[in-house]
Formats: sequence, C-alpha cells, structure tokens
Amino acid sequence: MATSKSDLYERIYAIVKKIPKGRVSSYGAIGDYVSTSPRVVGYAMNAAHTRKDVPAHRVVNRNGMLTGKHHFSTPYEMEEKLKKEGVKVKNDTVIDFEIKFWDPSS
DNA sequence: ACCCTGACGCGTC
DNA sequence: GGACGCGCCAGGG
Repeated sequence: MATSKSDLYERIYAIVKKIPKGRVSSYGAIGDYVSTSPRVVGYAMNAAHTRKDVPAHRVVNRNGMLTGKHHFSTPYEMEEKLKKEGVKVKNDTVIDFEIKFWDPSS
C-alpha cells in the first residue's frame, strides 16, 4: 500500500526535491500539501541527511528564518548555499521571503 | 518495552 | 501582544 507511514517522508522528500533553484519553501506549506503537521516535515528533514538529493537548505520556517541551519555540516552551509543560488539571507532570515517563496501546488 | 526529545505552526487564554 | 498547549512521527537511551 502506498499509504505507509514511511511513505509520508518519501512524499515530503519528493516535494523538497521539486523546489526550484533560487526559491525556498516552508515547513507549513509542505506539511499542508502532504496533509501532515509542519512538525513532521521538520522530522523528515532531520532524517533527510541520508538523502543527498534533498535540498533541505531550501526549506525554512514560516518567517523565512533558517531554523535548521545548525543541522548542517556547518551553521554557515545553509546560508552560503542559499546565497549562491541567488537567495539573499540576512540575520538568518531570507530576504524577500514572500517573493522567493515557492508554493508546492505551484 | 518505556520515556524523552527534536528543522514548526496555529488556536486559545 | 506574550505565553502555553496541542498535533504529529521516528529514533535513541
């Protein structure tokens, strides 16, 4: 059955993979798209370390803040990657978050 | 097998 | 307008 519990994580990974370069999304938006709690998205991202194809650095919280930056190899990796893709970050927060925001249903 | 904790977000007091 | 609780899943001790 495609409705296993772990399949939920797979769906989350699939969405994160679809985030275009230079764009970001939020835990809440993704969670809403896969019909789960935003928290679960965070849990999934934590486990996403084993998935090299999952750009977890493009996922931020609803404020556009890089809440998960401490989970990368270095706290600067997330910010550096975003800047390199054209997403300006200041004070651990994505600038023009509303503009850079990518909707999963888009 | 149990208890705890951890990348969030919203409603309510 | 700040603080608190709840929902939800998995892995570690």
